[in-house]
This record gives sequence, structure tokens and C-alpha cells, in this order.
Amino acid sequence: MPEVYTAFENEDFFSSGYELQAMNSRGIYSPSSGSQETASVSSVLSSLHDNELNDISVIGNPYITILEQPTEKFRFRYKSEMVGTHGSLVGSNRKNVPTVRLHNFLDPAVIRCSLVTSDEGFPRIPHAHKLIRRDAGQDYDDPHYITVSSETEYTAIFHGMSIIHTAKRHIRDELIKKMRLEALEKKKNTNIKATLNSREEAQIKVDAEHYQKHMNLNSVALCFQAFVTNDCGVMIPITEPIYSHTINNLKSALTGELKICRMDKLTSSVEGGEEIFILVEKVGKKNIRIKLFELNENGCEIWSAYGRFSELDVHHQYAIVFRTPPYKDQDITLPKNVFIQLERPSDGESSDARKFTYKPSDKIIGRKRQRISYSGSSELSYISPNTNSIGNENISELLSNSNSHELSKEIKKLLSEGTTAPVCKDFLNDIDFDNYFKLLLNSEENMLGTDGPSIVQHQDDVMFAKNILTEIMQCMKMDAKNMEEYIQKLLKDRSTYGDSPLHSALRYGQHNIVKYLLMLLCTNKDCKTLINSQNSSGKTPLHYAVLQNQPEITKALLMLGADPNRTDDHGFSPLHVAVKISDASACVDVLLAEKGIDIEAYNDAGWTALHLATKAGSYDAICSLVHAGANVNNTDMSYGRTALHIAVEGGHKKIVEYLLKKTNISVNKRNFSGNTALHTAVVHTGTRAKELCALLIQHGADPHIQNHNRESNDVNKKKESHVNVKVEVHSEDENIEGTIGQSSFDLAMNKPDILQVFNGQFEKTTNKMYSVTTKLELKNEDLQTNWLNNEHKEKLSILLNKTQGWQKLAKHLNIEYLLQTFQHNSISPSLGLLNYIDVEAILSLMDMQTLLREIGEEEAADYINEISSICS
DNA sequence: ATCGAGTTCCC
DNA sequence: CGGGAACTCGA
Repeated sequence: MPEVYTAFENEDFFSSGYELQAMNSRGIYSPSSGSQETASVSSVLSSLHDNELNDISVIGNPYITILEQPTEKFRFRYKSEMVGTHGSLVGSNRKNVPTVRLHNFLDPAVIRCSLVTSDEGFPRIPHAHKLIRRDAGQDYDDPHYITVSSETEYTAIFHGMSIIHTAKRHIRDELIKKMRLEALEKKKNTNIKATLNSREEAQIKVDAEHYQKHMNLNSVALCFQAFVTNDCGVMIPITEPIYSHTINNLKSALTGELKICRMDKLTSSVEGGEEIFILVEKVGKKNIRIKLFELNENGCEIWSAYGRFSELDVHHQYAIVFRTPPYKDQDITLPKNVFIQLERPSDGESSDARKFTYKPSDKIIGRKRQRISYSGSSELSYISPNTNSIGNENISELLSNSNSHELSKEIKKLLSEGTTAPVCKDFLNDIDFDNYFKLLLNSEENMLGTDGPSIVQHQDDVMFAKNILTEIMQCMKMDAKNMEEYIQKLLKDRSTYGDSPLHSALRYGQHNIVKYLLMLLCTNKDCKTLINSQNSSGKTPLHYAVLQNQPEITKALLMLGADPNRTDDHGFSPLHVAVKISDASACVDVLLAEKGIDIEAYNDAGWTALHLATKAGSYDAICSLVHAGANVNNTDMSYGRTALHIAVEGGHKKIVEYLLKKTNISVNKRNFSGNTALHTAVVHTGTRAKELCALLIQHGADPHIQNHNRESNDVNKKKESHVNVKVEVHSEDENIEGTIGQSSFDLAMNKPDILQVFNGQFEKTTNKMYSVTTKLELKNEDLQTNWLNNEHKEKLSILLNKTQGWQKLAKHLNIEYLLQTFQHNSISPSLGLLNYIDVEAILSLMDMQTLLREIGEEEAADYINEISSICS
């Protein structure tokens, strides 16, 4: 087609469509003229008597601007859904409908709207979907034509359109239909009588075939083009086509709206790694990310990170279980508000952002923190500001300068001078004060916490305990009337997170302040209550003492009546907390020494201390727990695992070894999924899989125990029957439970090194257990007990691979259902088969030799003959 | 055969 | 309308 009309693609005109509309509102009328030639002439002429403002816009070729884009999201409907009304394609502003205007043209023309592919940068082709237009209860297929003229200000308004999702099976036909029409129209522009020749028809079919597979069915665009009809009734385009932006299918996981529906919790520790369950609208598991980000005051993103999860953590397109990433700043002392949103890599779409909060770590002091140098003075300067009510310079000085012995004497004196209420006399009598104070004073640290605040703005928080203590001292010195009451009030004061002074001092590692607070507390009538007070996350001072790995303080707290079994909001007792910290074994021991501690207690997730310790790999804690009498065969309530499962899962070889060697843990215990520790070891992805398997096998793990994992193929069907036969034979083998599932052995099928471990063990010990399982009688004792070693197996497998004899062998052994397994999974199919025969003790070497001869594998048979003669 | 994802239909 | 679920299809 000759390029008579060139595009007018000035960006300015595109973006200034609205201004143009205003300027042209008067409209231009010119008497109709027949041909295109005169059309452009008349447009030039008319520009002469148009006002100056319009000059720029009227000179040039006709073009179309889009006054109103269609919405970006629209639900594509199937034909069958088109009963009744479902709303039509509206404009991007949600009110109007798609609208375009023809410029630089003075005759009536028609504007066509059709549906095309949306891939920008690629040639637009007709889309397989339909764009229907409903008018007065009638539906019309695309394309749609609207006549424009000066009366309508050359504006075409496309009402009542909707997009019909062509069914997959009709895509090709629909494409062919549209592509034929397009090709025909093109040809007719030059020759009215033109038809498509068979070569063109064929080409269209080929193209349609191709597009059918690759067309994006969830995105379309509208195509607008203006035409005039010539004398022969042929549509002659007078503008280049212009395309709307993309319209995406609202119902698809690929382009649908991303939405966070619900979240399990909205907070995480700065350390990250916390598991969160999030319910979402339909997503594709391969095409979704969870982004956490922070904005500054100006709304600029200043931090972002992605939640950690795998495809397997996306449940049925509607839920995701992910772990939070660590926050950039581990040292925050106040909650940090950030945002969380879903992000779709394929098109960069994202959901609305939800608020999310990072909480400061409980172990703030556990880490090395950068110390900010305070100008000129000691930390003393931090004490004074908050003292408008009480002039306490003396006390401050006392606190900071006096050696601790002096001060403790001071306190002790105060305490013994009868300031204590009679109620606690009994309690005080019970306490071994000498020991207690020795414990507390057995420290050479300075009075003030060794750690200053890392960030100045949080000094109030950090100084909370110190300020309270200062006030108390002040109060004592002044011997005020309501002193006791006042002190009581001070001790009960709370700071951020509901911290009592004791919590706060512990949280910030101000160990000396802790000690002084404890001295004060021990004489207080509400001592027990105060000691056991819980902050807003339910933690007691004991939790923090343990988190800070302070065995002495832990002990002191216990002496003062701290309840070792009080749990935090997640059901964690101090023991639960302690065993998770690998170097806090001293605290574990202190706790375990406490009578009344419940070592089998479960946290809210259904884990005992032993499970938590195992998960964390805290070897010492495990030993302590076992010594303290923890039941090693106790299972967690969420997965039914013993510590052995958990240890294997975590690859903690040393712990596995300990459990197996030093405890009476049951090696073959199955978890809720029916898996034994050996199953877990076999599928272990780390480098230790083999060692772990060996260890378990050594301690009697049975690789034939099956889990509850029912596979879903023919292979398994057959295997079931196979297994059932086996079970019958070994009916004395207690409780294989007749279940249908995978054994450790099954799981190891494609792991030759692990099979070796299994084999090695059977060569030595298991012939008794798995003897005489086949119809074939075993004749040669030697060959029965000594099967092929690995080297022999490899050599033999080379022979059998060469001739494909392994397939025949498998068939004759009635295990052809495993052919595929061997074929696909083994490095060498024959080796897989041989290992299988070996482990399952299907037949003796002698029989093997016979069988090989029967099936014509002379070379292999000879080889066996050769090695067996060497052996004997 | 079975499962998850995608498609189609129904209310 | 939007939500939901039944159906279908490909791995």
C-alpha cells in the first residue's frame, strides 16, 4: 500500500489532547468533497480561515489522539458470561469511556476501533479476543466504526464495549478469520477485486498457528484508525493506526490485581528470619515477590529487601509462607515502621503497601555496638537532664564514682535500718543474704553499665532504669514520708514495651544497675510480683537475664522467686529461650538446677526445650537437658518429630551422634508424615547426607519403613503390590503398618552414594533379616553372603549398559516397573538395578549368573563366574 | 491416575 | 458486578 498518509507522531500533540479539545471546540466544517486528494487540499485551505491559535494544529496530515484511554484493568469475560450486564470498558479515570479525536481533517470520516496485541515494540497484530459493543440490547462484533465530522467535533466515543475472552480452542480460528480480513483489506486498497491467493492463505494459517501459542491472552490494546470510504466502497485509511495503552485481564494470576488479604502478624524482629503467613489474591508461584521497604519523610524509598520463600512456600496461588529479611539497622531501639507489598516481576506490578513493623532485637547488648564518643564528659551527663524534680547530683556522683562495695554497704545499711515493711520480714529471713550479696557483688565492673546508648535519640529509653534508680536513691537519702510508697511506684514504672526498670536495665545490658535493683527488690514487699512482671511481649526479667547470657543474674532472680516456667507471648519459657542460644549453657544449667522447672513444657508452636535446642544446634544444652532427664522420645506437636529428626534435618552430626550413642532415643520413630530420621537424612541436601545415613544405619535405622507419601503413578501401584508381598513374607517384622508409601530406600534410589551406605550395612548384618525372599533357591552359601562389591558392580554395570541387558534382567525379575526409575535417575541404569537387587536381596550371585545366561548376557555371566571363582 | 494451574461457567 | 467453584488440560 502506498504510504500516502504519514503519521503525525509529535509527542506534544499526544499529551496535549485535552488542550486541543478546548481549542477546537468551535469545530470546523467544510463541505464534503469526494476524494482524498481534495480532502488534504481542503484541510490546507480551511486552515487559512481558521483562527491563529489553531494554525499549528491544523497544518499537516490527519492524525488521531486519544482523549480518554481505556482502563488498565478489566475483567475479560467468556462468551458464556455475556448474559446480563457486566459493565463495559470505561476510561482510565473510571468515569468516561474510551474516546479519540481525529485532527487535521475536514470531511466526515469513520474511526475504527479494533482489538490488537499489546506487546509494545512488536508489530501489532489482531488479537484473538473479541471486542464487542452492546448497543440497545444488541451485541456487535468488532471492528467498530464511528462516523466523525465537525458536528461531533471529530470525536468518537466508544460506549458499551467489553472484551470477550476467546476460548483456547477457538483462538486459532479466530486469528485466521481476523488476519484474513486484514490482509484482504490491505489488498483491496490497491485493487478492489483482489482476493487472497492460496499462498497467502497458507501463510496466514502458519502465522495463526504460531501466534496461537504465543499470544498473550491476558493483555490487549485498542487500535484506532480513521478511514474514508472511496467511490468503490473501499475503506481507505487516512491516518496511521494509534494504540491505546495495555488493558490487562483482571481475572488472571498473570495480570490480575495483587492484594494482600491477611497476614499472620505484622511485626518482626530486626534480625529477620521470622516466619509469616500471608494470604493473597491469586498469584503465580514463580512470579511473585514480597517486598519490604522503608520510606523517608519525602516518600522516597530508603531501604528495601525481599521476604525469603521458595515456590514450595506458595500454597495454591493464595497463600505464602515467608521469612522476613533482616532490617538494615540491627541496633534500633524503637520500633521501625516500614511497608510490605507484593511485587510481580513479570510486569513490575505491585499491591498496595501495608504497614509493617520491625521491633528492636531482644539481644541488643549481645552484639558489639559502635560507641559514639560523647563530647568531653562521662555518661554522667545523661543522668542529669531528666532530673528537674529532684536535684540528685550527689546521688549521681555516688552512683558513678563510688566503688560498688561502698554503695552496696550503703544500701544494705538502708535496708537493715528497718525501712522494710513487716510483711517481707519472713521472706527476708528465708533468703541467704550473705550468699545472695556475694553473688551480686562478685563483679569487678563499674557501677554504670558498660554500654552506652548507640544513638543519642534513644537515651531516654536507655537511661530509664538508671534514672529510676537515681530517684530511688535520692528518695532514700531524703527519708521522705511516703518513701516506701514512692519507691514502690518507681519500681513499677514502665518504659517502652512495658519494661519495668529491671527489664530495661537487663535489656540494655546494664548489669550493675540490675544488681542494685535486685538488692532493692529483695527487700520489697512485692518482690515476687515485681520479679515476675511481664513486659508487653510477655517476657519476664528472667527471659532477659537468659537472653543476655547472665547466669549469675539468672540465679539471683530465681533466688528471689522468679518463676522459671512463666512464658512469654509465644509460650517460650526462659528455658526455651536459653537453649536456643548456643553459648548460654551456663544459664541452661542454672535453670535446670531449679526445682519445679518443667523441662518438657511446650511452647506455643508445640516444641519442647529439647527440640528447640536441637534445632538451634546447642550441643551443650542438649546434654544438660538429657542429664536433667528430658525425654528424648518426646515429639514436637507440629510435625511429630523427635529430636533425632530435627538434628538430622539441621545436619547437626555431633548431636545426632550424641543422641544415638548416649540416649535411648528410638531411631525408627516416625513423624506425622510417617518419615523416620533416616528418610530425613536421605533427602538431606547438605553434604552430610551420607554420613548421617551411615550413622543412623549403624544404630539400627530401618530403610524399609515407609512414610505416608503416596505417589501417584503406575510405578507405585506396582510397587505397592511388590511391597505387600514383601510384608507378608516378613510378617514377623513388627509393625511396618502395612502403609503405602516411600521407604528411605525408595528415596535413595537416585543417590548411589547413599545406596552404598545401605548396601554396606546389609552385607554385614542384615542377611538374617532379609533372607530367602525369592522363589529362587539360594545354593551357594558364599555367594549368598558375599554379593558383588562396588567395584564389581561398576564393571558389571558397564557390560549391562552396553548391551541394554539390564532391561531384560529387570523384566525377568518382575521389576520392570522400575525401568524408568533406573533409566532416569541413576547415573548408570545398570548400577541402579544392581544396587536394587543387592539391597532387596532379590537373588544370589549364582542365580544371577544363571539368569544372565538365560537372557543371553553371556559376557556378564562370564564376568560373574570369573569373580565368584576368585572369591571362593 | 493425579495434581496444580488455567479455563469456563454459575450465581 | 465480583466471588467462587466446577471443569479441563498438561505435566
